[in-house]
Amino acid sequence: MRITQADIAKIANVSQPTVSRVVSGDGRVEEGIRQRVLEVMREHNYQPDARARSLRSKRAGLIGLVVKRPKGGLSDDPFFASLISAIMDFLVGKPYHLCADMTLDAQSQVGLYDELLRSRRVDGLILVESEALDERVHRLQADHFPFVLIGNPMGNEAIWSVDNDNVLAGRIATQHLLDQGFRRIGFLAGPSETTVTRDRLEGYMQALRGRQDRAFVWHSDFGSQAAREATREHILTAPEVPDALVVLDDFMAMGAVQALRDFGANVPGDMGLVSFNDSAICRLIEGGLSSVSLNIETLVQTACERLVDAIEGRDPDGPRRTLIPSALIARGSSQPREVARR
Amino acid sequence: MRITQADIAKIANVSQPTVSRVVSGDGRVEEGIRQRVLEVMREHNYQPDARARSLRSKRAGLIGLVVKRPKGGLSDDPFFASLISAIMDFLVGKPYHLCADMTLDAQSQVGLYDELLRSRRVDGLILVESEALDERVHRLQADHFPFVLIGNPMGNEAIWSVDNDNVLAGRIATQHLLDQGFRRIGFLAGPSETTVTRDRLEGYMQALRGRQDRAFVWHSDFGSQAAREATREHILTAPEVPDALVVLDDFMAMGAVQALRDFGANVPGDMGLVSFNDSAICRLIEGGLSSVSLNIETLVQTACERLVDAIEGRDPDGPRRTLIPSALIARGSSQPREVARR
DNA sequence: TATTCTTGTGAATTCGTATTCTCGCATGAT
DNA sequence: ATCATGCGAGAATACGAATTCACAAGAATA
Repeated sequence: MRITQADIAKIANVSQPTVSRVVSGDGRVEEGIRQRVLEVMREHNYQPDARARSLRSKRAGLIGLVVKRPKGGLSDDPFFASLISAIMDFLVGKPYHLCADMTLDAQSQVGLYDELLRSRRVDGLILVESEALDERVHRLQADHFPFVLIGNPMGNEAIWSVDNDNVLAGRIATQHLLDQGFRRIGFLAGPSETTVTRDRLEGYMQALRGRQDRAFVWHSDFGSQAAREATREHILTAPEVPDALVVLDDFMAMGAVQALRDFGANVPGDMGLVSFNDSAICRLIEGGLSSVSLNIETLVQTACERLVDAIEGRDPDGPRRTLIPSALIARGSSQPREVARR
Repeated sequence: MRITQADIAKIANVSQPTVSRVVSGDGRVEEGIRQRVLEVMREHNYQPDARARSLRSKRAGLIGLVVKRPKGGLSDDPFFASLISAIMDFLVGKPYHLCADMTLDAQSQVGLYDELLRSRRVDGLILVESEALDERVHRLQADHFPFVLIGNPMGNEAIWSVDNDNVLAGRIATQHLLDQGFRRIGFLAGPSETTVTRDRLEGYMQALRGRQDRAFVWHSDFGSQAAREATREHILTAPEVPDALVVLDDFMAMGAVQALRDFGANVPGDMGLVSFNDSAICRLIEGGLSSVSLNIETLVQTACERLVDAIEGRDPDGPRRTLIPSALIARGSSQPREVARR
């Protein structure tokens, strides 16, 4: 049998609501009684029932996270791993836990939406969206559910969102290569539906403006294998081969490195490289891979704070869209050609 | 205002319990009435309240996962990422969600235990333990809480547990190197408190028996940097330098590769390598890194099935400890020396 | 026709806690 | 002396759905 507040109340000779006041800490309770109740609670190892508590108080103490499964699973997506790790980190010690779900398709997304939010299973939602926004978001807005988007709201000003400043990141990467003396900088991008690709590409374009007369852009699927093939078959055989590449992420960059190696080319002697994420693999090639570090901890922290504010009814002023700045970590792959050839 | 079963009942001219029967699907309801109720529910977009439901029915629909934070966060631990990804994958479509928490120390571990289990927030727990078991496990057993251990139960036969067969994995890796003609095989291990290290080391020892007269074992911290240093400072300067290494994981192996490269040595010409996990980075070095693939999907699936069985009161026969076999993925780093030198 | 059995339904209760309402008493102001 | 005020604590109720129980009406049996 489970020990309830009523049991504690009986033993301590007080009423159940008094026990409730002692537990929750609000409402006035005389110190003597409070102590007695606490003592009884300790003796009997009482633990409040989270279900009853949340039924009555309307707070679930859960924050939902829904991720769409990319092809091939999430296992080796370091962005996802950092994300979830940072969320858990943020929630340590706070009165919320993380409820994480994966979906396979848009259909089940909507199902989950009902299952998690409309059923009041969670108090709010962190939405991670890497492509265009869909119906869900509008339903979330219409129903006034607390949520924060991690990603690009695509001009929807009403949404609270946090994102890496991918335009800035793209500009920084490109600018860096220009500063290092590269003169024909290309961009190896991911699928063009993804907002990361679009935003970083825009940054690349901005940086090139007035510095390089034309852009060289190739698209490839994610992953080092796809990038390796794209580099081999399209970039290295192009009529004008670039002398440096901005690559969409570290894994793709490693693919490019492999393709270059296959071709007998050196990095950065024959091809400068900068990518994004600054993941652990950047240190795995000779001289290191230059990469724009994304500061996911700050991203997540900001998102979580916004969400908790929204859940608890605080609507802070300020812009609804927060962009987290990035910083370049320069390594060997973007050294000036002269230095590299020395 | 929220739509409740009572509201639906009033509109459909039935009683609230009848609505409940329609929703949960058990109990007999006349087909005509059932249809009418379903219609009204659809019209008013009714969604059951998970809190009330779980208060009454005693099922939270949540499975807890508690991970201890290793130093430096989890962000770049691919094992953890695969794990959580596989759990989410398993739970898709099942009436459970994942509630994931991270803890920093043993103190908060116990707090979480109360917070999650004794408060009935979750129905069961997946425990991931990479070192020795602690007090929590005994409390879980004493309170008869459904849980499954992912890791080594250290001889505690009463615990349901699932683990990679690390002894086998260690043996496979070592055996493979022996078969490839290496004759002085060393082992670059992680911290000796970790059970992965202990188990794989045992497999290594088993494989050597009768094939190689002595063992060469070095310990290092996790991560490629630590492994790189350990390789440079201890292995390459040892009185008897091995001709091949079994390395505890892919990242450490990459560190070893770097150290060898710094030293001017070739893989596998001067040093054969096999590691564990078969993560994406294995393809990033020239020729590829041979690695023992761990089959985390099966591991997680087995663990989840066991847990759900326990939660739902089924206690299957059979051994309580399940070991998931591994398979070697041979790549360039373990090619026979003659082949490599050709 | 009287008597069991079905089968489906609604009234009432339960789950464990939070919250609102009320009431008695003591205090201080008028 | 009287009345507004405030404080602490118990009684009652709300939260939303599941479950128990009793009891109808109708079918099946004698």
